Amino acid sequence: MKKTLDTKYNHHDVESGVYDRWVEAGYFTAGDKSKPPFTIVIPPPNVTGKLHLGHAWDTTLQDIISRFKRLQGYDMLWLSGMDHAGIATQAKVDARLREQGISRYDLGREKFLEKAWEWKEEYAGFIRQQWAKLGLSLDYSRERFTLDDGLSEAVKKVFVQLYNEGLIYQGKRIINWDPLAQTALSNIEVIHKEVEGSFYTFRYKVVETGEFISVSTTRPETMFGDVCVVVHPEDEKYKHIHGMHVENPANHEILPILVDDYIDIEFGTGAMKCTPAHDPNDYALAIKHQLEMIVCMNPDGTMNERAGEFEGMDRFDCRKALTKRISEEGNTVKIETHIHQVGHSERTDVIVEPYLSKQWFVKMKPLAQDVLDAQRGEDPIRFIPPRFENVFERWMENIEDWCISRQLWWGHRIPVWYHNTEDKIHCDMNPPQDIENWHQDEDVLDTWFSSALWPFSTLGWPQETEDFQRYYPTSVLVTGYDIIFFWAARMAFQARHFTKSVPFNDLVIHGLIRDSEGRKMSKSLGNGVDPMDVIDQYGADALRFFLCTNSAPGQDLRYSQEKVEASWNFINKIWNASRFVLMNLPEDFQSEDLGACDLSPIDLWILQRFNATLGDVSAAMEKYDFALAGNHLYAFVWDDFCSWYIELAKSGLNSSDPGIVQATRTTLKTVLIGILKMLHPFMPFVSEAIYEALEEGALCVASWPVAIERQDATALEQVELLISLIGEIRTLRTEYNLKPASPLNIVLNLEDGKTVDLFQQLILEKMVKTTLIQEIEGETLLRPIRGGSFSVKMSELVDLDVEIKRLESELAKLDNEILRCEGMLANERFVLKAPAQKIEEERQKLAEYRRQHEMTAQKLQTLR
RNA sequence: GGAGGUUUAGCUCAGUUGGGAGAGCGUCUGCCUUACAAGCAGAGGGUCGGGGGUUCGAGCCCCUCAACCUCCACCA
Repeated sequence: MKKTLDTKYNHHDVESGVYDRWVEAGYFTAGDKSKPPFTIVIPPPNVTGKLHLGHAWDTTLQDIISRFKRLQGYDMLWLSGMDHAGIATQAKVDARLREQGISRYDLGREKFLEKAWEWKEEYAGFIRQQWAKLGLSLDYSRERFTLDDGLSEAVKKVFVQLYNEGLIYQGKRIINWDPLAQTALSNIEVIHKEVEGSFYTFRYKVVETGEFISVSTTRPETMFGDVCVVVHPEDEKYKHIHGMHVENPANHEILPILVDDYIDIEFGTGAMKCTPAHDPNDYALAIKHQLEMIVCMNPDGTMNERAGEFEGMDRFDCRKALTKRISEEGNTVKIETHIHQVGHSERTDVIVEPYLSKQWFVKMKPLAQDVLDAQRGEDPIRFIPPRFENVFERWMENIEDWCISRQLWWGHRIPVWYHNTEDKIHCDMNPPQDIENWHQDEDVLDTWFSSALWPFSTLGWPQETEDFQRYYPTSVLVTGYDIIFFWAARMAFQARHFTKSVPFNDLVIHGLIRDSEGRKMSKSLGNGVDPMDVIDQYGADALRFFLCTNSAPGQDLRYSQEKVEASWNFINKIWNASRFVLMNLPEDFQSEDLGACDLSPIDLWILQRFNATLGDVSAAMEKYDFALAGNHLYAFVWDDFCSWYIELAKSGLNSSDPGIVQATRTTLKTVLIGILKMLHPFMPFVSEAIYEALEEGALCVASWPVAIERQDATALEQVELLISLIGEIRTLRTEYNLKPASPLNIVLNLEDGKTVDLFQQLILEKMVKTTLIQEIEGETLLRPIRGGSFSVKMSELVDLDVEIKRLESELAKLDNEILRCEGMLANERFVLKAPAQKIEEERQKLAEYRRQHEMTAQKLQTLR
């Protein structure tokens, strides 16, 4: 324990070393069974790279909850872990290999996975370093990875059971294909972006009549997969050619003309080309009419042999070349620009190709229905803020089957084996006995399939472990609104199905972090801010406080360096106030019990303010409203504690009465410790450092403060009066341009029962160089204050005009207020309907305004 | 085509159940007052996007219009 703090707040010094001590002491390791459990599982970051500001925000919120709960006396488990992030990580490893001139196919599956694990270890290390820098109170003893053995067991168990229940099936369907990563994607991994493309209209010759009809498309290259042209049965334009044939201008094949009322007569030409293997709607039509399904592209997005002369060409090059050729043949009617939504791969950003392919799917409707039933019934997840519950429910209502197979190597291998010679499938946790006759499915599972099990798989499920029994369901999950569907919703249904429970009781949802111009931070814009840079410049405490106090729940947050600086300044303020307190505590200082101390009204006042703040902060923390909690703390620390109490307490510290000195010291120390405890969740490093200088033991495992009950209404009124008096004297000094050092004599006129005692007169002397006198001769100036007024000799001031002007404006203000009050009270319906308390309030205000008005008017009279 | 969010001081944003508009930064004035000049003291600054309604009373509730943003959705 050192008893002093460095003269300057230096976040580098304050933040170095502390974290390791916390971890080594085991403060973050859960397991104290004498306490009630409280559980958070971290949204596992991808091992693809370093953490960004969004992670910093998300994890800081969780750390605030964790540290708050720990102080409150919970057995806090904040479970640490990371996600293997299938596509993203594989792409990174691929890229690294490519730099070395190696393709993953050169290496083969086994060797490639070794490289991927190396990558994982490397990046997991970076991530842990960043967590440490941020000060996150994670339980590393329970850290998990989505691909570790235990979690792989859970994944297999879930797959096999869902398969046996008929909730997982294999099917040939149109899925979203990423031609760069060469894998299937689920619907939500496709980002629809508005793209300016072309709307091509070509003419098709009707074989039987020789006439031409026009057909439009946005993707001419898919014409090699066309199997027919479809028109609406009631469309007069085409009634005469029903059942006839047209010639496909792309490959001159003869296609039948079909009728179906799916067609919109008004859209385009009313005649639609049908490409079942490359369009979900066309696919549905093909099922209905039992049409052939022709794939005309390779998995890498080049054209296959169906495209004839264009074979091997990239799909978009083919589009151009084919259009050119059709035009040359005179079959282009028109090409219009067309703005439409085009699907892009979330990970690789290439345009996704709807592609007919055999994949594994989860049958979602029954699973989603169970979640909806629980949500609307006995066992709902509590959404914070609540509006996100609607988003969640609507998604569950409109859910479609989930494509879970991925043509990757990095991930959970699908636990399915196919017999080499017979048409048999083996789906089980374990491979078949006669393994030599079987081969395993090549594909892996969507990363989110394992993430969906995270809250329970990390605690040991499917084993009934002690941790699972004790810490599940988890208490709260914190995540951004952008992954409600990807993750939160999927945890909800897997938890419902496999644990018959919510995965978490509360779901706290925050927004996205944006740059200072309000744009999303992205690699392509290069506007990302590295949290480690911010920490280097301002410290983790300042970054954390900034992140948590600058937006309302669920709203986006704009990064602002100025505001991080403001947070730094606040911490600097706390640092200096603490230095002041420490300077005034003797080496061997022992706090007394505040209940036994002979406290001054000033001490009682700050304790009352402290109690109020403690109540406000605690309530806000319970509601996960950290911005509100932070703002209460900011105002209390800066205004009440620093600006008022410390200044007022200086007289107490210099008092010749040892009792007063002791009481003041005790109050200072007690309130400061209370402040540090409340601040600790927000700024763990600096609060711990200051606490260390004040007390034995570690703050991070101390206890949340309790209110100090010493009610004394009279004392509070007295201090409020003093504060009002000092404020008014300061204003007066500014208005009359009186030097701060020049002494002032005033006469106090107080209401009955109000006093300013001798001690407080000393404070007046010290703080505003003002002496109370009994009487003033000659012209005086009068100022109303709380509970009375004071007068100053006019000749001590200078400008009469200034005062007259001021009084006039004061009078005008009071006139307004009086009118407002009178208006309200004269309104019969107000008096009839408003609550009695409100009416009484207004009556009292009116009386006070009238009193001040009379006083001011009189004064003005004498001055004129 | 649906759904949600935003619109409050020069800037960035708070405003809990309706009951006299707030913070940070910036601006202006005066201060090196022995914790802090990254500070202290004081001041100025807002027809709460427009319009209508409910109410004794609306930044807050209802309707409507406008602008911006986001999510969802298979229109060739």
